[in-house]
Amino acid sequence: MTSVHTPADEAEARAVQDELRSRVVFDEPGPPPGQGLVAGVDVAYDDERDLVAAAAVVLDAATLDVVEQATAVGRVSFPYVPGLLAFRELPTVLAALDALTVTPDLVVCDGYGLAHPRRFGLACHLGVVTGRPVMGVAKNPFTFTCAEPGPARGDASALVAEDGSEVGRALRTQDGIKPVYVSVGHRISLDNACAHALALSPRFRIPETTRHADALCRRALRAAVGHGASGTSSQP
DNA sequence: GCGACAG
DNA sequence: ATCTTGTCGC
Repeated sequence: MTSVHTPADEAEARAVQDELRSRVVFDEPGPPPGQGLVAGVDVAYDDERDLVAAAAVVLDAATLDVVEQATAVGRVSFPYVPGLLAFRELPTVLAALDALTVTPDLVVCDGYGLAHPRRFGLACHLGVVTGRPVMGVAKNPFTFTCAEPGPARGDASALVAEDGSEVGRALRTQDGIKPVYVSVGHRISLDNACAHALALSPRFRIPETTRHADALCRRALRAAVGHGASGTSSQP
């Protein structure tokens, strides 16, 4: 049962990031696309009731069929601060992942990994905490810049930070559709992460993993609010 | 100093 | 993230 410490303030959160950042592994290629188990994780909030629901959905990478899924509901323990998203989302995401009976070969986050102001986005954080391969797929370029990738599915361009380093890639997953932004989290290469993102998006812009997790966490949140239940709490 | 800024 | 109808399209 893994967990994420909830900092008392932003300064402590940044200190935690600095401490964990050195443990990210970037020199492993990661699991091959199209085989094994890939999990998608996402969360939904109810600020009124201070609730957060997380979902973890495991897909068979070859068929994209759902193999298993789990949810967890907890209380929001950290405010939304750009750059510190992990502290808001991961406690409940970990609870959902812990509820799975299978261990996915790769986890896909809705957000960034290395492409982060402090080079330690939630995908890196989740990777270090679980020790498992993790990558991030975001819907916006955040603070980074990139050239417009080619128009065809599979076309990509470098996502560049202020210092000129490539921190991720803008990847077109569907012809003529706005690209997604891929970055590595832990124990996977950028090339392989892009290959996975493409394999997971045969029909829509967003990877099937994220689409399933998004739908499930919203359902879990509605159920929690509707029944006033707390589900598998991330903070007992 | 102020604003922008993954979800 | 979330607030939100009808509408366009497969």
